[in-house]
Amino acid sequence: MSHNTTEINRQLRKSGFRVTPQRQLILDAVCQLGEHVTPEAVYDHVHRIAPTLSRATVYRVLHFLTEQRILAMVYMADGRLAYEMAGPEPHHHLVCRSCDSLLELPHSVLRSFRRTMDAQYDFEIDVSHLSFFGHCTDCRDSAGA
Amino acid sequence: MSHNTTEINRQLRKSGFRVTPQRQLILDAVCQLGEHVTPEAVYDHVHRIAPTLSRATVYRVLHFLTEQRILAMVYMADGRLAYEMAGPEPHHHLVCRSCDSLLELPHSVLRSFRRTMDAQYDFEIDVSHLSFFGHCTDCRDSAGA
DNA sequence: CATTTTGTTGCGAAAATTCGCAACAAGAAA
DNA sequence: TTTCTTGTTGCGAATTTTCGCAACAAAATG
Repeated sequence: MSHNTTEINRQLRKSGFRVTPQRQLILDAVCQLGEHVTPEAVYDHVHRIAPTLSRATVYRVLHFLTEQRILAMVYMADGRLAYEMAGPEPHHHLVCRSCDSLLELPHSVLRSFRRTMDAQYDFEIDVSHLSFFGHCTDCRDSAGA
Repeated sequence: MSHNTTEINRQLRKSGFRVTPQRQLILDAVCQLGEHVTPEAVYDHVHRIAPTLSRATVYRVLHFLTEQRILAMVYMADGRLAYEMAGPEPHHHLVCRSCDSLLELPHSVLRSFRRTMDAQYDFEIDVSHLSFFGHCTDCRDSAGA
């Protein structure tokens, strides 16, 4: 797996949380399954390995790991939630409502916007992942709706 | 009610959709109930007036009116969806993950960011409503997590 | 006016997500 | 080690949201 397990474990322990087998399994699953992993996909994956692991736990752990900034929530075009690893250098998405295409947005593009929010509102935007919805080059002309 | 019913009705009819009593009731409900209206709140409200109106219809109509840009989807701090009228001048939210507080963000703040996306990526961001998550003044110091 | 077409709803079932609580297990303290 | 405290899980029930399909209703057509 590609995530730094020991580092993450230390981070969790330092905050007083526990590194349970369930949490490790779920984290590994998200890591393996790729970029936009649904709760159901996680459940299917881990349930094969640990049949007693419940759906409730999957939902709880995904939510928990997101709070800890280890995972990031991703809004998909159909409005559903997915998760992915929150890497050290975040990236963002431009999601086209018409063709569902994804454009990657480097984090640098958001720097100035974030600084503005910080300065004007004293609000620190969590930028592990952002999704912007709209219409891409190909669709913006034809999009009558 | 504060929304321009005739204008909206005309817009719907022009697109080949129908203005049904259910749709009017649900729209009125969102309008009356304020800024962050949950599907359940809408259902409670309209169900008193029209007891046969089903939950499925509430969900379908909310989704439909959002597609028509008459309503806007709002992501709340707990991750749940709410709806509100999509006024001509959109506004946005800074949502604090710690205390769940909401800061209103005038649309003007996003103008330059939007222009950049347009120029650099030829992508037209849909700005009927955006939510940014992070930590507010009061919480950003104490937030150890 | 009768007919056809198509958008919309209601219903009940299915699926997805959350909740409450007792049982469990890992650290801390004694 | 034993006890105590507290974070975490599993289970099943409750809640929320979606789905499929037949029935309905409103425009359009003949």
